[in-house]
Amino acid sequence: MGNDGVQTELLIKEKAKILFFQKGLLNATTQQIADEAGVNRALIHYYFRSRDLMLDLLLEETLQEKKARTRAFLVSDLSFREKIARFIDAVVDWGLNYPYLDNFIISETARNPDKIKSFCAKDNVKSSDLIREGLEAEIKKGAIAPISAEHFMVNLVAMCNYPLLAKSVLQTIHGMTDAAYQKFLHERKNVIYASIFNEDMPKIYEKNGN
Amino acid sequence: MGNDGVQTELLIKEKAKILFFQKGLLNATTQQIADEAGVNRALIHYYFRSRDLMLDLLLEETLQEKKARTRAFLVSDLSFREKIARFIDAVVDWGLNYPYLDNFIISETARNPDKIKSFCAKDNVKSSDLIREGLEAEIKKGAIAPISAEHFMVNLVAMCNYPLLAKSVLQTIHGMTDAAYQKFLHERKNVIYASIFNEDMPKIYEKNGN
DNA sequence: CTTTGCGTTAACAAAATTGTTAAACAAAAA
DNA sequence: TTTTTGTTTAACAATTTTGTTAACGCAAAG
Repeated sequence: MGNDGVQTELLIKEKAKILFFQKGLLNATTQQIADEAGVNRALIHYYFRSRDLMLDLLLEETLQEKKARTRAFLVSDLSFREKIARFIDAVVDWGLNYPYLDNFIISETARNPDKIKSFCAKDNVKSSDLIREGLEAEIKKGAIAPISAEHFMVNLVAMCNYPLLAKSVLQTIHGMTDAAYQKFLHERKNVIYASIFNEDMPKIYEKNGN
Repeated sequence: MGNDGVQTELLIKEKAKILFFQKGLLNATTQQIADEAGVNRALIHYYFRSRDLMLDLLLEETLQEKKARTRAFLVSDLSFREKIARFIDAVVDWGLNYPYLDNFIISETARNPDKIKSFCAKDNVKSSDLIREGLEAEIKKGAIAPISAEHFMVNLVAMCNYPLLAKSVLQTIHGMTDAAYQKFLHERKNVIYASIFNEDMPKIYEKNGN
């Protein structure tokens, strides 16, 4: 047989993810993807049938991986504060690789609201349910001001994700170099943790700090 | 003369803004815009020359309006807490109308990084500079834990904007109806204020609460 | 060596989208 | 009424993009 098909398929997916989720090119054409991967455009149809099907697959895979890397900490048997610390760490680190993933999902969802529903249908456990117990304990202790689990999670995810999403905008507004923005994002891990618990994040989790 | 050209131009802009910033259809075609406005597609070229030029104009106008409605409070001579309260109120209210504006800017910026620079070049005063003094006073009082003005602003904007951006996703995850999500967003005004100052937002600003 | 089958490619076809233009139209001005 | 001017429309042209197909290549199996 000719070449190894599996490798080519992986290559195309890899490069497509870079275009969509890393570079934020929401409307990357099949030609652009093929160029990025250095293969003939027809191969995209050979392996994925159509551009849309490839997008579905990429989203499916990538969301699965993100969930495994981030949400996993919330279902662990770590202490509440450790859960949150590791979650922040993981979400920011993940976002440094694929800053535009959320942006992509949001746009796709606007275009086709039903698509996101099928993705969400798979995990019917809301992340807010995973931290409710621990959160309420902290509230009872007086360590955190009263807040619902839903609002708490939205605050948390918002503070982690927004600066990743809006990277290019914030970077321009604040006149930061790429390096400065990277540093800013790593600082944020501690800032977010501190804004919740009013104390510094355990040093262990600042592994990528600059 | 035929019809009133100014009115038609306004109509097209209005409907285009709805498609782009309200419905989140980032790639709305000139045909879709024309349909939405109930006019012939050629009129879009008659009034705006090209799709791209229309986009630039829409962004320019809309960002200008948003700035006037939100950032204005930060430059006022209100007290720090009042500034923040009104800012939160204005940003969330604005976002209820145009939830996808940020999403749109982010995508456009990824496609053409220089475009956003020209927009930002106009107001060279960073919003973080506008609140630094007041923030530092609160920190000195011990009312807010130490945090840089940049991180404080990013946290604030993130908590306000992210749930608007991610509306369709969060709504699906949490299984909320449109009405429930609206209520959730209005609740957030107080939640955000409380998470910063550890006290309820003055009732005055919860004008649209449910 | 020949055959078989997957992987790859170039060329083609079809659809969607943008931009242009000349003609039609409607109302005010002459 | 006729002219003029700005607006609107349908038809056309050009470009972009997706999807298909038939031929080619190459390595393993027979």
